[in-house]
Amino acid sequence: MKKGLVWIRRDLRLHDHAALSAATKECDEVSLVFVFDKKILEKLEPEDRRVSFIYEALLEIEEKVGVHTLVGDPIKLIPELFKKLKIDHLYFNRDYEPYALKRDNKVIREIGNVSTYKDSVFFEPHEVLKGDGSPYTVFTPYKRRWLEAFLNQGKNISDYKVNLNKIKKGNSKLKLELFKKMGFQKTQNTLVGGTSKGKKLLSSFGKKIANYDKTRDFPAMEGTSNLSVYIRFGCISIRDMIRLSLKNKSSGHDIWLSELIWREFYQMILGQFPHVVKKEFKPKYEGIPWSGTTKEFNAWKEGRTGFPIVDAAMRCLNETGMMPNRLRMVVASFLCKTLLVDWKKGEKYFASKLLDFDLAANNGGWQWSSSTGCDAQPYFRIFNPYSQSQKFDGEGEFIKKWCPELSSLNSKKIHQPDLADMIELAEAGCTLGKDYPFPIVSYTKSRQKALKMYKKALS
DNA sequence: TGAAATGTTGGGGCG
DNA sequence: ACGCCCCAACATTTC
Repeated sequence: MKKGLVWIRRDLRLHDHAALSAATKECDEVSLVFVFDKKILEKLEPEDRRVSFIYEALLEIEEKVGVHTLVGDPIKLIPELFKKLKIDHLYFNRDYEPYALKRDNKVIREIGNVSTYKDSVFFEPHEVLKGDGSPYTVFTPYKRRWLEAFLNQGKNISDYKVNLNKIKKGNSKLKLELFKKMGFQKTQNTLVGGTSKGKKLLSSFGKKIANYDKTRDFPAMEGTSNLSVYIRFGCISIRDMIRLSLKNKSSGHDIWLSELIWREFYQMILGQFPHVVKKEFKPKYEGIPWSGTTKEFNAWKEGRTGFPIVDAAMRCLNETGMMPNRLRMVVASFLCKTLLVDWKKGEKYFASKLLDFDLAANNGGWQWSSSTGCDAQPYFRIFNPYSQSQKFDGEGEFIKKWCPELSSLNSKKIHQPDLADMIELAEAGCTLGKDYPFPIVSYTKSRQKALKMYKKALS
């Protein structure tokens, strides 16, 4: 009798799962294990929402099968469990983050009988390369090649079927005590973990995906899918997502697929250029003398910069753990190029707050915003928070939702309350400096400063 | 997946 | 009718 162990990590689901599929095919009996990694937990706040999201996803798995849920160092715990359960073979899906690669290699060396699988991406970092075998550093040609490779294999998307009958049942040991053991608190999130919620969102997004290209940039339209956190933790598979993009033909479907390719692009960049984790992708951008102050950084974090669209977006992030992509670009550009704060600080803050935080995507996005990345926008491309606000939240609906103190201002002045005269402000019941802050910097002056700073650093 | 500055064009008002 | 000016709208370049 062959016994298999499947180590679940960022693939918290029981369907279309490469490692699980292989294990249930090859083995007579399969056990599941998930490890809350102490090294990762140590860096989190005790009320981190993602721990709750994972817990909820595990609960749902436990309704169907057993899963050994452990807390500690996986490099020790996985081999221990392997021995204890007298397992013959370990299965898991590959992860391309530097920390994960190191960890996984140690486990592989320790155990020996291990098979790993491609599961979290459609093409792995080494699979989409330039003609000469080197990696792409610009998105557009990468995407062209990605699509070409995709179409060459006939849009054929495998579905890794899992035989649930082979998986050992559990006795629902997973309890809230787990949080105590870890020193964490259960949180109530707007997005609840698990495959069933993920699939629900996937199908409701299916109804509006045709308009995705026209609505996604307008936060009040809620045109985005909110699926990022479900794909991040693998409650749904990347193949689930790609299948949706192929279900019909429209520019919405195309742009959606394109966003999935962005995801793989940054996974590839991280895999091929792991230095991006610590440093600027482009070395010549390393010495920028960021002059933003802690005070300004804190105002950004807390959503009290006096720039309504920025503050609304940051309050949304703090409250929900999510932020629409357009606004991620706006607040990132604002931090680097208006407040002149090091992008790495913003990256770190996003990492601590975003439910869907993914090292590759987050790092790629911040490097892009700060112009230090691959596929760099030139440094002089600076977002104007006022025009972005007018363009994408014209009526100020999103601002009103998160900055209610501004909700009585008209749709002209809500983007820049300091332009309103005393009478307008009095009528709106909003005193600047009291109910809502004055802008902490002047956009125009900051822009000039940023241009000078970048220019000097590059010369 | 920008924005501002600068340049060009063309229509309308007006002497 | 014509030239001139103004300026909006659009195009190009510059940061």
